[in-house]
Amino acid sequence: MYFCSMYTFAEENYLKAIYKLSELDTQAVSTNAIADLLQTKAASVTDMIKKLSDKRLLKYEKYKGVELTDKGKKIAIETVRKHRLWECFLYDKLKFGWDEVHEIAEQLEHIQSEVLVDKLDEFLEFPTHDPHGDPIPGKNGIVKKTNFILLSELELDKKAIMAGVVDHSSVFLQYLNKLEITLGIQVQLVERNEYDGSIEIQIQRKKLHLSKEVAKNILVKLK
Amino acid sequence: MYFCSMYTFAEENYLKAIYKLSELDTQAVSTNAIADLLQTKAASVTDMIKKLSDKRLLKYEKYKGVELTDKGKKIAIETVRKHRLWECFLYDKLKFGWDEVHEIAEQLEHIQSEVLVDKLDEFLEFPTHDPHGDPIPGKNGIVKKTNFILLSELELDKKAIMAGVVDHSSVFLQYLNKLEITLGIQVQLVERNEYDGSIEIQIQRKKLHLSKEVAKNILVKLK
DNA sequence: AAATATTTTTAGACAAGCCTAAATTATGTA
DNA sequence: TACATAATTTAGGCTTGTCTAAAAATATTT
Repeated sequence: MYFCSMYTFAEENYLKAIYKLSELDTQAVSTNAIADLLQTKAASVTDMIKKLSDKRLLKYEKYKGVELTDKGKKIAIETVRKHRLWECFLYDKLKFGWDEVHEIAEQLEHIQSEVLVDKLDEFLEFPTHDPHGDPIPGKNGIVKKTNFILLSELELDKKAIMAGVVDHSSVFLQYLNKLEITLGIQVQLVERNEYDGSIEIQIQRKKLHLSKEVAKNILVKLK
Repeated sequence: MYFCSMYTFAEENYLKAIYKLSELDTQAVSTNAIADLLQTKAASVTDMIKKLSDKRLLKYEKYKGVELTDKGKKIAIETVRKHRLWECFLYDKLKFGWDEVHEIAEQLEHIQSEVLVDKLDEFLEFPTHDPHGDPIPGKNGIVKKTNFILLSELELDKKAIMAGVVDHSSVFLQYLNKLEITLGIQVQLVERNEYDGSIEIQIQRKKLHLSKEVAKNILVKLK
């Protein structure tokens, strides 16, 4: 290949997975955790880890898990940036549902062209969040921390704005579709049931009852 | 893989190449021709040909070249359709130059999602030609023949519209950029030099002298 | 028609990325 | 502390897609 910095789809997917896991936990990322996330086997992970270690994209000590190097983290964040920008494109421009964009963006994120990413960013008018409320890393690699809180932890009578989801699965997103819960709408906590943690919320002109399970997977931004 | 019909990048590229070559010539496509076009070795082509033949995507007789089956042709045309739609997107929406779109579209054409292609087509308002004037195959697989003629064969004093190129190389497209020759502009043949076949044309307010070499690579549509 | 040149195929090898099964190391518990 | 369990790595194998070198078939030339 004639590209100056070319990484394979598999390499980028591993780096992205390791980055995601390392954000959840300060400890080194374990082989099994990566295998679970990528739906592959631990032995395959060990193979790939060695290759990425040889390329100085992560630090690896046998039996001790891995940590991304700056170089590895940079590639991971670039991949996340591309993924989320493509999700915006699919959602805003092509009118895909928010439950449909992930799979296609999973392919598009591997397209190699720095200019393409920049032009896409400009075309979309520099979006800051993807259709699920996740922040889009900047060109400089900086990822803004969002200070969203769980809907399940919203105080009584407080108003907030629907801002994101924890669970990104199609099933969950489609359930929210059915309830007409979309990003940007106002929610107010009307009642909390202390027994099962379920809540009553007011959105638009409707009152909705949500289980604690659902409320724990919805992120809101205080007004 | 869970997709119903999944072909690898390599398979799609081979089918596309064979389709392209079979359009140039009614004969069966030779191994070497494929190797040349794909910048690979004849031995590699033989290997892949066998696989595609096993999958009933082409008919193959040893030492006799190959011919696409209907199934193989369908996939090739779908790939061309995707390639050209993405080129339109890059050119019309992201404002890439017509000399820059091919390489990126070469990657984008392999994204798997039928609904993506349809939505892209709609978003682009059903374009009929890509930024180089090549026709975009329909969803039904029908490729409209363009009745363009070579600028080198335009009759004296006749007016025509710049409609496409034969040579798709960046070097050639950039040369046309410099001359401000773009698709859609009117051209009139002012003079033909019988000695070297070079021509004098009138475009917008300018007169331009073009070598036969250049004129033979420009396609025009009679008014 | 025979000799030569070209094209195509075969044989064997390699890297990437995955797998299973077995061995090894780490961890948790009696 | 020793044993059992869990996590990780190694060993060896598979597929895809590529390559080189050599053999075989076809085409061309004399």
